[in-house]
Amino acid sequence: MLDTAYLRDNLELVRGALNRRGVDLSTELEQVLALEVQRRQMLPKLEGLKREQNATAAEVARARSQGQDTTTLQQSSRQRAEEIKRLSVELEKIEQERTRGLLTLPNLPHESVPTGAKASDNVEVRRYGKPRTFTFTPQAHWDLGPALEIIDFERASKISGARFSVLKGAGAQLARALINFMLHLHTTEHGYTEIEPPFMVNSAALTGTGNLPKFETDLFKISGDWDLYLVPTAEVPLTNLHRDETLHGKQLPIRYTAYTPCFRSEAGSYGADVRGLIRQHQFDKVELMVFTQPKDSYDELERLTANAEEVLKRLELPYRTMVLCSADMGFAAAKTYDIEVWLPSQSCYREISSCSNTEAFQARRANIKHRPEGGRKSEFVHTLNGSGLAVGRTLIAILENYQEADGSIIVPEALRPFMDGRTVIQSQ
RNA sequence: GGAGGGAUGGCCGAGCGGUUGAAGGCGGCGGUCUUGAAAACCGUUAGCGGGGAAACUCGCUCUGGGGUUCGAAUCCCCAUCCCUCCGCCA
Repeated sequence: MLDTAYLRDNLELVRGALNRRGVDLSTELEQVLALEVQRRQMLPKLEGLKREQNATAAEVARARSQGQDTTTLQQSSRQRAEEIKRLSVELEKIEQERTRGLLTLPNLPHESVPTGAKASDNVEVRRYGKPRTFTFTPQAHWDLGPALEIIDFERASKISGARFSVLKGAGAQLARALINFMLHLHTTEHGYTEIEPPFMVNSAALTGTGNLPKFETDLFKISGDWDLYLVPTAEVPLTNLHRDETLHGKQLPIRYTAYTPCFRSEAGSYGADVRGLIRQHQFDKVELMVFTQPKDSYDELERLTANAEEVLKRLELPYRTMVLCSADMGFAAAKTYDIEVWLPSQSCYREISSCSNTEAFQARRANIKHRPEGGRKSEFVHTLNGSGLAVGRTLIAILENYQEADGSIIVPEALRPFMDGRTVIQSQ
C-alpha cells in the first residue's frame, strides 16, 4: 500500500513511477486522490461536531449536579447525535473505497530499477560458474527422473491431476536433503531463525502481503465455512508473524527462514511449462524473510540475495543474477533480483529464486512498525523476502547438471552429508 | 459437537453509566543519595489520526462490529480469539 501523505505531496513522482510499470493506473490513482480530498474535507467537520457533543455531555453532568433542568441541552444533543451518525456513515464509506483503491495499486519501482516493458528487458548483474560441456546430449529431468524411478508424474496425475508429482526413493531423499541443507546453511551461517509456520493462512494475512484482494485466482481456497487459503509461499506467514506489532529498533534486522510447501493455482499459465517439475500446483521452498529499518533495506537486499546465491555456489550450479525491469516486477516489490540456474536440457537459465525489497509496502498493509532507538515516533519497517531456494527447481538443476551418460546422477558433494553419504543416484 | 469462563495501557491488574485515557503495581526513562553500583526516595512514562513553524490543540482508541443514552471501558446484541470441563481424535 502506498502512503497517502507521500502521494499527495509527490503526485508527479508517483505518476511517473507507476507508469514505469507499464500498466495504465491513472484511473485508479485519480479515484483514490478524489476520495482522499473528500475524506480530508469531512474529517474536520465531523470532529468539530464531536467536540461540541462532548462539551454538551459535560454540561449536562454539571447542570444535573446543581439540580438544573437539562431538557434543552439534551434535545440539541440528540439532534447533533443524528448528524454525527449520518456524517460518520458517509465518511466510513469514503474511507472504505479509498482503502480498497489503495490496496489495488502496486508498489513504486525503486529508482535503481531499469525501465523496461518485458522480461527480456531485465538486466544481468552477475554470473557464476560455467555451464558444463557434455560429451553426450544431456537429457531433460522429465526423462531422467522417471527412468531412475525417482519421479513419477503418471501416478501423481492419478491421485491429484496435472501439475503434481510424486518423488520416490532417492528422489524423495534428495528433496529432503535439499531442504535440510538449505535450512542448515541459512540458520548456522547466515543468521536466520528457523520458523515452521501454518501452511494455511487467512485473508488478512494475504492482504498484508498483497496477494489479496487482487490475486485471489492464483490461490487455493479452502472450501466450506473457512477463511483459509493454502500458502502460495512462506512469505505470507513469515511477513504476517509481526502483523500489528511495533518492534524495537534494536531487535532489527529480524531474519527468518522457513521450509514450507507452496500451493499455486497457476491460473493463466496454461500451456507454459506443462512438462516436468518446473511449474507445479505444489512445490517445496525454503524462504528467506527480513524485517529491517528503512535505511538498511537495500543493503539487506544485497545480503539476502547473496545468501540465496550461496546455496547454488555450494551445490556448484552455474547461475546468473538478474535485476528485474520495472514492468516484470511483482505487485509488492520495489526492487527484485531473480536468480536463474543453468538447465542443460533447455540450454538456458531458469528462475530458481526471486529476492525482493518491498520497502514499506507490505509493512503498511500489515501494520508492522518499529520505534527507532532514541527516536520518539514509530515508523513502518521495510520487509524483504526471497527464495532460498525453490526445492523442486534445485532438484531439476541437480539432475540435469550432474547427469552422466548412463543416466545416473552424481550427488553434489555439499549434499552428501544430508544424503546418508550417497554419492550417486542410479537405477536399481 | 456439548457446557461454562474470559479479553482493560509494554506487562500484571482495578474500575461495571458522568472531569476515567483509565487507580495501583511491575517494567522503562530522568533525578536525589553513592567512589561506583544496588537499595531507598522523588519525578516521569500509551497509541493513532487531524490542525500548527512550534508551544500546543482537537478527535478516536479499554479485542472488533452494531445498539441503548444527552453521555458507554462500564448496559444490550453479534463476531473473533483465548481458557476450563465433557465427547471425539493424529
